[in-house]
Amino acid sequence: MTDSKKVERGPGKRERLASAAAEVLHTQGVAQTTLADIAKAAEVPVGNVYYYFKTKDQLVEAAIDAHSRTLDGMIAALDELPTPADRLKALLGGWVEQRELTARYGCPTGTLASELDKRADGLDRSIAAVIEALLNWTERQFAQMGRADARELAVALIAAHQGISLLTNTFRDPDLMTTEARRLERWIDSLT
Amino acid sequence: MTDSKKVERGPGKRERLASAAAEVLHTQGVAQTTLADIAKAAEVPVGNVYYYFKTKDQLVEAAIDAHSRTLDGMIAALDELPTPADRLKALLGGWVEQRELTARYGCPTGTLASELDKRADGLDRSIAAVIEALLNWTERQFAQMGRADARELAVALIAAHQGISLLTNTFRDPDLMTTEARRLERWIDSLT
Amino acid sequence: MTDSKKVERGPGKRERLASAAAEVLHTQGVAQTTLADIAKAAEVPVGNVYYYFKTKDQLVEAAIDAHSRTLDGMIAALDELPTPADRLKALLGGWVEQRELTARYGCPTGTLASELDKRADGLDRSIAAVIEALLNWTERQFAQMGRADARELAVALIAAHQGISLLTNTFRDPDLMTTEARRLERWIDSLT
Amino acid sequence: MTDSKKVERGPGKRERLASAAAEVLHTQGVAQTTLADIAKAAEVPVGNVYYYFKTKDQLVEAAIDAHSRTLDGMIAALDELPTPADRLKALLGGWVEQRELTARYGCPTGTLASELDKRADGLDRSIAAVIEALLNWTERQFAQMGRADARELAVALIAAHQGISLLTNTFRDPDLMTTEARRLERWIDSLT
DNA sequence: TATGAATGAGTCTTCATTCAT
DNA sequence: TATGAATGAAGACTCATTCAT
Repeated sequence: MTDSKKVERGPGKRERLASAAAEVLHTQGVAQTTLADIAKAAEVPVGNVYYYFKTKDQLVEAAIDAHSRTLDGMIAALDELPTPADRLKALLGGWVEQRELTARYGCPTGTLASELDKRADGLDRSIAAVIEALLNWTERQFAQMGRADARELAVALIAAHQGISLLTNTFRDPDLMTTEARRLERWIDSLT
Repeated sequence: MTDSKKVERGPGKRERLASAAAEVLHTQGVAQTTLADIAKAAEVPVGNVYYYFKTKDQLVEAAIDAHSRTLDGMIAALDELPTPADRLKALLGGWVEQRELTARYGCPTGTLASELDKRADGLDRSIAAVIEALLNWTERQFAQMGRADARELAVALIAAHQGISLLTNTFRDPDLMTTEARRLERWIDSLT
Repeated sequence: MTDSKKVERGPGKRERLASAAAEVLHTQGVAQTTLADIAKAAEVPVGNVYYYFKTKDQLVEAAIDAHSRTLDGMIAALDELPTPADRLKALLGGWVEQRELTARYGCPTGTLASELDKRADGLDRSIAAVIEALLNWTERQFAQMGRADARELAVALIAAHQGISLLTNTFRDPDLMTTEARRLERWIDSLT
Repeated sequence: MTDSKKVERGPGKRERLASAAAEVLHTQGVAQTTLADIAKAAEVPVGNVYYYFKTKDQLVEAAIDAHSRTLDGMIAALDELPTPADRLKALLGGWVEQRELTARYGCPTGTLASELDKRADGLDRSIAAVIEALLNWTERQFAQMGRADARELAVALIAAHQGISLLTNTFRDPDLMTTEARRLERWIDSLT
């Protein structure tokens, strides 16, 4: 009967580490982030991290998974909306909502992809899978709008987001995101 | 008859280091690249690098400058073309030509921007200036096409490139670049 | 029965490092001493030193503190003596006792002060504080002897020690210390 | 007939290097001074230094010699004075005149001695010889004053100077020098 | 499971000294 | 003699990973 006192443990700790990692990796970048940074953010002693993850890479992997689940949740919410156009526009809305964070740190998905693609470990495939899922969902929306070129449009839309995120971040200017989102909205309307 | 034997030196060496750095930083990423890597690529002993650059950051800066000059040259070539639409399409053509390199390592400008934006040194501002220049040139083309929304279009075009570069790299698929470039070409045509 | 085998650790190690540093810095000088030297003297792997001290300077600071505590102990012992003249003469006695060490390596306090005063870090202020404390104690003794010029006398006495230590060291001649101490003793007697 | 244009050369350069070294070593300390520092101060290209001095140590040795000659000159000037007491007091006067420099950088002789005594090269013997010469001269003055304990007094006086220089430097307080010099003057007067 | 401490390989940087001309 | 450039041997510091308890 005497346990509390400490923060949750067991599997909770594992998840806490993963999401702390996701956040810190986003804000600091993979290369600039040490295990100690993540451990501190998760309020877990450094040595203990290795009980849950055998290597730093495994922790990064878990962070990608955590981020993936976040995206899944977002997509699930979008799926509540009635029409594919609604859903895509709501996606744009989400991007705009995150513009301040993006201006500071870039798109979490994109910056991870960019950094990990330069590394030999399999982590680049993990983040690619996350983007692939998003791409597939987007493609499905365009397909439901009756577009035969759904894949191409999906690629264009996701690319537009990645690109504008990069510029928003580079110039530290959230308005870039807003303007581009508006433009994309008109574009989507024009496709129906 | 006595010309080679030793590699060039003097100011040539400085430039050799800078462009070796530009290339290695592109292919390996800033964080994964050690000074020794660059030195080896330039065939210069590590200690000697410091004769030309006081710190690693200064070398990175020089690499950005070198990359910037490359872009300037490219732009200068484009400026030979008669109409703004020609020039923009030729820009697209350049992107397509580089698709294999992009598929492997991403867009050199974009990956640099992405990595450096997470760092406190002023390097992020240097790469931002490079992108800003490209953006301004693009804006001028759209303006010459009579578009009042030239800036917005320029941002959209450059963003499209950055985004598709990221996807091309993430999925190691050069065709993504080709397809998107074709789409953008049609888009440019539609603006006249 | 199972007490040794491994050297002590935990906080004991931190102190071991600090006093090893104090000793090595005294015998080799700050500039000539590498972290590896100190680590070896303390029987600690180099990398581990950084667990206790973030920089070499912090370790030097700790060494100064350690030395300071040694002096405090010495002063505390002197304070047991009945009269200020006794205490001052006992101080002289201590100097004479250390004459061999001084002939080899100089006065630990003085050589540290001399070396650190040429450096920009705050370390020069730390060692100055140590000397200041000694000066204040000495001044108090002269004051208790009823001297109005106690401060001036204190400065003269401490200066005499520093100066004779330098000569003793320069000429590797411990007798210089003995002779000068005797002279100072007579001088103290003459002040009553 | 076409030579000037450049700063003096030949033996002049050697001396310029030696005295530049003397000054820089005094203000920066031996350990903190690089060959490049000295070369720059002497306005001599680094590579050229090695034409005049085979090693850094030889340059330091030359700096000691230069300093020694400066002291010789000072002593020669003192020798113009009528009585030994005059000469010693003039020596004190010189110390006071230099108090600002001493407060900043310590006594050039003493700081050199202190730093070099920690090194294995023979340089410590060179600086010891310089001090020995000064000691001998001082001893002679006291002898001429009829003191049988001339050597002891000489040691005391030079030690006093070294010690007060250290304190003056440590506390960055030139007044310490002034006060102590006055005290020593009274002391000299009391010896006659 | 938990945790402070330990370890060692790797990286940047400095600098005396040497070399080619 | 003169000089810019070259070289390599340190040295400080970081950090993922491991260990002992």
